[in-house]
Amino acid sequence: MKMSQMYIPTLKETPADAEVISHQLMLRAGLMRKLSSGIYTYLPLGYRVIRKFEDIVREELNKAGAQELLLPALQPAELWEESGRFQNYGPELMRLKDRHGRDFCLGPTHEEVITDLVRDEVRSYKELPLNLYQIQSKYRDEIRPRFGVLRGREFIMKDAYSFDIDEDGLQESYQKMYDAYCNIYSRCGLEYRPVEADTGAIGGSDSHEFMVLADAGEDIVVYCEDCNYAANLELAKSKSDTIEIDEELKELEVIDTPAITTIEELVAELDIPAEKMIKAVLYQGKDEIILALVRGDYQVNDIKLGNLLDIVNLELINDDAYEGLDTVKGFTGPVNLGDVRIIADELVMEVVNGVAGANQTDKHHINVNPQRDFKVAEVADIREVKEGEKCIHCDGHLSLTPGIEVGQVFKLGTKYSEPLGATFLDENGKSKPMVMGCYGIGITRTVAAAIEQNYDEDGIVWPKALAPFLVEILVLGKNNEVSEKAEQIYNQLTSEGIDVLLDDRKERAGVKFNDADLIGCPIRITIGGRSLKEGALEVKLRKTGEELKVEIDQYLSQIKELIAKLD
RNA sequence: CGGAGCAUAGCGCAGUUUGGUAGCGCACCUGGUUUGGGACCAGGGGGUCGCAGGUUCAAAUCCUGCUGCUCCGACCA
Repeated sequence: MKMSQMYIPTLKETPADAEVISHQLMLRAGLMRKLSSGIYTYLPLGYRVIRKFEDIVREELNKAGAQELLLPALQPAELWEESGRFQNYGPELMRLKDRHGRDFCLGPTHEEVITDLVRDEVRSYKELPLNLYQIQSKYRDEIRPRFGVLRGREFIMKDAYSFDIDEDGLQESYQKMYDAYCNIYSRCGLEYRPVEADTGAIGGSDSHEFMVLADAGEDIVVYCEDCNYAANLELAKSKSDTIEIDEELKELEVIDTPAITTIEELVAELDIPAEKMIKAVLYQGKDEIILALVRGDYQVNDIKLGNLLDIVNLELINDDAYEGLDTVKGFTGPVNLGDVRIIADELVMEVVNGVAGANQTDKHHINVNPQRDFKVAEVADIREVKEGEKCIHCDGHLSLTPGIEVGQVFKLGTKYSEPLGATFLDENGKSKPMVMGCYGIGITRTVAAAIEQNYDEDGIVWPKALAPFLVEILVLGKNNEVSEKAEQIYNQLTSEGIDVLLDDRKERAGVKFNDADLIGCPIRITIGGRSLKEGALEVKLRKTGEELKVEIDQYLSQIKELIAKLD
């Protein structure tokens, strides 16, 4: 493409309302523009990158045996009522009515639609397994869109759905997709990790998220430095050092702790380590109040707790709810709390002569001992993993690092096929629900994630696979000989099937250099009177900054060589 | 939804405290000079000051209501 004919509106200044790097650079490099909060227009250059990524996704999925189709984004509410999600999905579902007052929604995901299709069309085990996918815009009424395209309300997603005759088949389909995802992200040159993940509102049994490691990430990846264990912090497990405490059980006492409501303050005031504190947090259960206990040096992991209780959105109790309880906010503890269900973390059970709230204002208990002083309904792992703890598989150290979730794979089982009646006849003529999997990739989010991982102070540094153009040619000066030579090289490279951007604009050299750095094509070729006189081209690699002179008569082979070496 | 902030030219901002004809830089247009890392000179175009009310002789500026956007939190395939 010739830059003089392409719409690439770059910005010299950073737009004020862009916080993270990828958002800033996507605006500055002319990849996109905002229409409304969380809703973006993809400009020609940005859309090129999106299509590059989509094509990699298509190639790998087709290779894995999946087939592309396109489902409607606009969907009737009845379908969602059948699966129960018109109510359950919550306010994140974009809802609307047509002129007759019928309810519709804009698809945030397509389990219902695809299952509806397949239940009507597929009757026999002979037609299975089946794996269908689409790439389209998705809609979620995000509570807080932010970080540009990393959390948008309209965004491009690839979603795939597999249908198998049984669990073994699902396992095979799942593995194929898992492997395809690894290929996809590897090909993009991204530093990523597949991690064990929670299934959230989609439901199902097993799930993995694919995380691109980057500071802007909203998730925390827990990974082992020695083996390949990796999990989202939401459900990561650790092997904690147990603290053997060889102490006589002392008598329970109430002490004064005026206005001390945090563990840190207690530690400072009493000079007792946090490991001997019992943190007590009240949650609203289904028909009961839950008291969750963790050791003072830990946080409650409410996803783990929610999974234990089978509650998707577990919430703390309201302040009003304290009225009906035998306690006060800030001084809650497990001793004599009355009618609540106590769920304790494993480590709490090892506390000897601990400290806990006394359920009265400005009072704490000391010498609290589990089982002696309070009864626990259930003991489970409900604590949040901390940096440096031991891996449950190999005793290696666990590290925590922020990650951007760019893809997720789920084993759905029969969660949708059963309520929606997606059944088939097996070899014995028996009707069975199909066993499903679903697989998402955030297309636009991955593009942003790639930038989060590949930039410097001058702009984007595209990995080869996603670069809008592999080569950018800068034409300097208005010497005719120079422009003719540039055009000739541009034509030749293009005819070799290489994506080339020719900056033939009537701009000064500085403007072109700066725009080229900002846009971030991997290879820059500069053609100007100076080097042309020597019969050479100047070539610069965006990533390393390495500059080399290339003889004009053999530039083609050298450029090809450079391209082959890119990653 | 709770808390905070912002809204003035395409972008970045000043002006608002103390009411009196709307400005700066970049970008854009014209002419000229320049031309290898975001040029210079001269001239020029572009604004219902987010919207709606109110106060006032007079409102970007004061008051009320609304809307949009950003950030923190809750939330989130």
